[in-house]
Amino acid sequence: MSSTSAAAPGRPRSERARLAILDAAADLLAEGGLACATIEAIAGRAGVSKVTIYRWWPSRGAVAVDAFFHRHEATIQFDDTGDIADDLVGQVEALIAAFRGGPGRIMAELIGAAQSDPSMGQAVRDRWVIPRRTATKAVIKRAVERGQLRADVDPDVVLDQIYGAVYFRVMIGHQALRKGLARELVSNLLDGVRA
Amino acid sequence: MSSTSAAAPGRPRSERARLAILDAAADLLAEGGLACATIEAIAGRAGVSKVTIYRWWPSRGAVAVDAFFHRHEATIQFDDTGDIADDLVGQVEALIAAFRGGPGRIMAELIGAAQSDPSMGQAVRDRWVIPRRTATKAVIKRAVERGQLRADVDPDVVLDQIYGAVYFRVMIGHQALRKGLARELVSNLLDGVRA
Amino acid sequence: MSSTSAAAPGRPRSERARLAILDAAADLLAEGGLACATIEAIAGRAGVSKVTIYRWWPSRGAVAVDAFFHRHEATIQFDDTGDIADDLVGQVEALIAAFRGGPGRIMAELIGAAQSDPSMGQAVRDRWVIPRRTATKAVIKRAVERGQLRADVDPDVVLDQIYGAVYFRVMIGHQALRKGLARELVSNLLDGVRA
Amino acid sequence: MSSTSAAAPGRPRSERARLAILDAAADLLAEGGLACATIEAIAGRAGVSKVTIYRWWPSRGAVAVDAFFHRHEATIQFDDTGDIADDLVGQVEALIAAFRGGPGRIMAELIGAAQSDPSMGQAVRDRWVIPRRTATKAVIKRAVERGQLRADVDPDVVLDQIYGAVYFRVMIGHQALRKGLARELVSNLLDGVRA
DNA sequence: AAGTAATCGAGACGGTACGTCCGGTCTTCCT
DNA sequence: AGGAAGACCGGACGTACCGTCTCGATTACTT
Repeated sequence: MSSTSAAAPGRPRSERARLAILDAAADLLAEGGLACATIEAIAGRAGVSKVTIYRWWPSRGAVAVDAFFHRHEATIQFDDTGDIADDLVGQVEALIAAFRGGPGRIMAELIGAAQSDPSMGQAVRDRWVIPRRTATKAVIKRAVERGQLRADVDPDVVLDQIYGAVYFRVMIGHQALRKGLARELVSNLLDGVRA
Repeated sequence: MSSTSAAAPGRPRSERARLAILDAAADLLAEGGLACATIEAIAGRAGVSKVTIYRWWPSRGAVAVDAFFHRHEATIQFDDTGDIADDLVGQVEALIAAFRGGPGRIMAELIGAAQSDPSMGQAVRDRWVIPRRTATKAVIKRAVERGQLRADVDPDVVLDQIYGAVYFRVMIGHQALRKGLARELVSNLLDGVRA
Repeated sequence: MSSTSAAAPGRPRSERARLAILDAAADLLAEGGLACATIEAIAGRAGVSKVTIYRWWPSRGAVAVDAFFHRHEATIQFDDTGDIADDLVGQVEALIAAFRGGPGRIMAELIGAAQSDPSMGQAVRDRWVIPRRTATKAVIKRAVERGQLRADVDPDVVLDQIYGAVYFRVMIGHQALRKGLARELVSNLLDGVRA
Repeated sequence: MSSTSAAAPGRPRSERARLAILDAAADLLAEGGLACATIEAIAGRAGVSKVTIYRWWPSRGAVAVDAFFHRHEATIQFDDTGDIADDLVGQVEALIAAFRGGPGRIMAELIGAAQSDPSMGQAVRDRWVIPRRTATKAVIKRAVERGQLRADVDPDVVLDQIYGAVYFRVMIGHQALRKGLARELVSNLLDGVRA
């Protein structure tokens, strides 16, 4: 007697259309960035009417975010080897590797567009940032329990000082994501930069 | 025979129009964000024709960046007291204070839009990020010379791990710019978070 | 074993739905004219699905015509007093009275829409124009038999020269349906306008 | 110092676009009737943007009327031979001839659509009906002056009883515009149908 | 003083995309 | 088999801005 067992009246949502929309949007995103992923282009390529898109997504940004994560979602993984530094470095290097390719550019455009579209911000947070931070934060907390990190440090701030720096470089473009950056970020923060 | 002494033929550029455009754009930006600062709205409010805007700026984003910085530029100041930690904290606190108000939201929108408009990225770097970084980097280098910071540390990375964290919070919105954040950012990095 | 006695298999047509549709359509017609009587609005107000409407009517215009006549059909009446002139004047006055109110506007819209929708034209002819003409034509023929009208005159043309003039004024709007018009139309045609 | 000598500021209206729009609309009207003359189709065929149409016409109906009359306007002519009957018959026959072809169908659609679009009604009256009636009314008045018609007859009613009958047949479609109709209409009204 | 050249205002223009409406068709389950 | 619900595709709507264009008018420097 769960609420899901009660079949909704009327024609059910077309899974075919849903996937066609996400695929079309992801393709357009990959080909020409967010600017090419217009509602009309998505609808045209997916063989779907615009109304069908508007029925299920509030804005084109929301479709784009959904499409992007639908295609790139299976990649949270974290090896907790017990060495907090190595673990963090590995994680950051994976992020940097992803950001060097096309998806990095798209990700930056999505976060960029989210500045003017709250529904995109919500989607980015819920579907990308928060899941990753939650996983990493758990590792940090275990390191605290093991006595590797100070207990009075706010794990959120730690994450921001490592990952924020990467996103900052991507979005401002003042410095490249050069080789060795991941290790520098981690060791600077763990050991401090004071002489 | 300097290039500036040779008066160009024809009617000279109207300074009145230039200022009216920048003022109108800054007002619109403050009122409704980047979305409201359309070329047509700027032209209409400034009492200027669209062509006059296009003659001097490449895109509406470029006008917006110019207008924003024209209004908020007089604020780089850096007291080099000799205590690197206090100096950095003061600087970061000033940035956070600015980001808490309306200008923070606009700044985020400008950086956001820059993800799809290279000319805006250029403008943001040249007129905002780089001047501030240059000033701060000089302070860091003096601290290195004074032996307060390690010489093998990349100052750019140091800056990213402090300032990048602030921008990250503003643009993702996953955490607030809470009280005490500035000092935590600086002390974490200077002293390290290892137990 | 006539065709009507053989009950059709399956669920019989819902009379409730039929009346709800006609009522809803007539209401919408009265409230906002033909433009408001969309299939969706009719279905919504009648608490009926669109398919149910499409199953029984070919187009929204056909529903509208049907609904209009369903509400206004009980009004053919003709007193054959023996004086052809008075009888015609009475009839025309009744038509003009009807056309002065809301139904006149709707009637005009229906005939108007019929210009682009043959099924509406058919409905207007079959359910409105022809029944009335048939009744009036019979009166004319009796007048011919009584020797009041010339036998070589085409009754259809006579009707068009009286009723057509009224419809013309309604649809073009160049002249009002003023008082006294009915008698003028009849006497002009009966007695001629030649000096 | 006439008002027209003062050149308006800004780019002047493009005569090329105006004619392209009218031509495209008239072509579409001739090919597929009013239903085909959508704003998008007109704009597409004319090589013009939709906005340019909306800037100068209030509705697609208004464009259609304008286009129709732009193409068929040069045809008011009236021979006043002194014999009012023959003159009227000739005139009505010309109208019937026109209504038998494609333009008749289009005209009917335009009048039909005007029932739901006041701006079209206005245009039909101003550009088609009233000019023709004015010309014909003058002939009738001269016939009154010559003593051929009764002076107490309303010329507007006379016109309606002849022309209205023709429009009525076209719009209702209950009877054809058969041969000889013009003369019957005129002689019926001039001489009366009473025995 | 006339000529040249660039600017400015106004606003029309072609174009792209928007978000919405409605028409007809379909799919599902219920009666 | 009919019916209610409602998702679906298609086509057109009217609007917003974009970036370009044509005007006439203005404002300097150059002959």
